[in-house]
Amino acid sequence: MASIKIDDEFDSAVLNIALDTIKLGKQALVFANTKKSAEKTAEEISKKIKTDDEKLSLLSEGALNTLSRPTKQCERLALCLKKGIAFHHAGLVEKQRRLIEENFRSGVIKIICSTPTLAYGVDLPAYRSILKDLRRYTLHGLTWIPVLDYMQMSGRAGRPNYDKEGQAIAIAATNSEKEKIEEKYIDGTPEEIYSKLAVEPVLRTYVLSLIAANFTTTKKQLFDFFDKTFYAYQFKDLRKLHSTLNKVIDLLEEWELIMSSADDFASANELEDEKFKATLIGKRVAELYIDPLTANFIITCLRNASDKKINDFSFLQMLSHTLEIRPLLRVGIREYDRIQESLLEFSDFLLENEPSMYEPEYEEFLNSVKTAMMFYQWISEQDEEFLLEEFNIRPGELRTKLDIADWLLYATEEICKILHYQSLIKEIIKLRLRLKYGIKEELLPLIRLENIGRVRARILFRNRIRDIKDVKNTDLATLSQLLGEKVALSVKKQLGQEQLEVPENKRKGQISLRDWGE
DNA sequence: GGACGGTGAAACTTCAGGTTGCCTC
DNA sequence: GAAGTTTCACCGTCC
Repeated sequence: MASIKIDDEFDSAVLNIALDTIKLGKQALVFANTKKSAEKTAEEISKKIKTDDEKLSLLSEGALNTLSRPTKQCERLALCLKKGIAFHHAGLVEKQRRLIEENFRSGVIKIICSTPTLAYGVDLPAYRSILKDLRRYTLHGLTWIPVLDYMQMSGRAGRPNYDKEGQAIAIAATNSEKEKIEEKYIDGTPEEIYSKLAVEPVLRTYVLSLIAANFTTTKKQLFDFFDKTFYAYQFKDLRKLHSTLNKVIDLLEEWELIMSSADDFASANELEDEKFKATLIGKRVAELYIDPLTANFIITCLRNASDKKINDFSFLQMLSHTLEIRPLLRVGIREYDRIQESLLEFSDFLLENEPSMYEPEYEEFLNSVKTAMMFYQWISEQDEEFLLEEFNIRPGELRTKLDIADWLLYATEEICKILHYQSLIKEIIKLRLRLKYGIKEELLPLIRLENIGRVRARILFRNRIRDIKDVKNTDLATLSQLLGEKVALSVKKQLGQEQLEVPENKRKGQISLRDWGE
């Protein structure tokens, strides 16, 4: 291992190495422990850089104005980008991430400070890979990360077509840490790869799909199939595997997602020959690829919905309590009372039975309530900055959650169809749209128009243009003042009212969307 | 004497990421 | 474990 000499101008090693990399005219990825740490490191580096580049200013502007109103996160990113530095993690919106990745590839951005996102998903090699901290917080406290993770991150060093070499640098705070790192990571061997198949949620899903696809119809076939999997090969404890499978089958039967076929009743004495087939709903659940446990939970909630008062919160809390939506927003100690208080307001509308305060699952339940409240604020037209402050959820994380929520609601819609809950379907479709756009119900007619989202729809509504008919009756000039000429024209065109341009004298005094806030 | 404001130390909190489905005029 | 945030005691100033 060749040793390299780097100026230690500042007392932060990461900072020194990053600046040295830039001096060499190369690029580096810095891997941090947490999102906060990634952001802070990027900020620190950017503060030491003096540059004033046209390209970077443009890039910075682009990142700043990705959302309808910039959040603190956007502002922070924009400041870093001005200096050719970026941070990158799941809290960023897709568009910002793409912007950063592309500009790093083209060499405009010199340093990206990221959480492990970049080590896995995207292919972004750099001359140097700087690993700021090889420990990570887990349930067991601060622990050393797996060797495989270390390899993923350090493996980003060296760009095959550009550099002859690459450098992966792990930072050690003390001498004993240095020894530990050498022993565990540099000289060590990666962990065995363990099959995740045996985790019950995965097993549930697989067993149901195998049966639904008629791939395996008897217990014997199922056992045979799983006996040949990597999991079975690894653990060799087939009895335990079979007992877990039996448990899963029993549950699926109890949930009425599968049933043993009656026509084969005679031979069913032979337990292992018992034949199974998926029920109608079981088939659909398998196609939708949701966890059977979630499917059962949704079905139970829908049954309760028929003799209960329901509102938007009912469904939001339902989907906030599924495995798929996790991780949930956590209720902090300080918020505990506040969340409980607002729960009182909604508890009549819950579709599931509220657990008692003294049961262990109460905490998770309360988390689901907080998550549901976050969704509720979103469809009450609170923006990303509000949600960031109030719920500590970043724009990127919000988008991911909204996506999953939409998928779950789609699945709920499909389950409703099979169970003939026609009246609920309408509500669910409305809720899906409201989640997608982040709007109150009153804006639903307007967002059907292309180029009209939550912001523009609200502007129209505030100006007494409340549905398609109103839009049709509004002249192009007025519409242009509210939406801008291009959007107004496009809207009119969608309504079959084509007009070529706005009269010249009305063009002045156009109200920009940004100035229209309250 | 009391209200207020600034300060710093101590106590407390929080902490990565991501795959699935379907489509819509 | 470490960084960021909140809480709280303490002190000085002003009215």
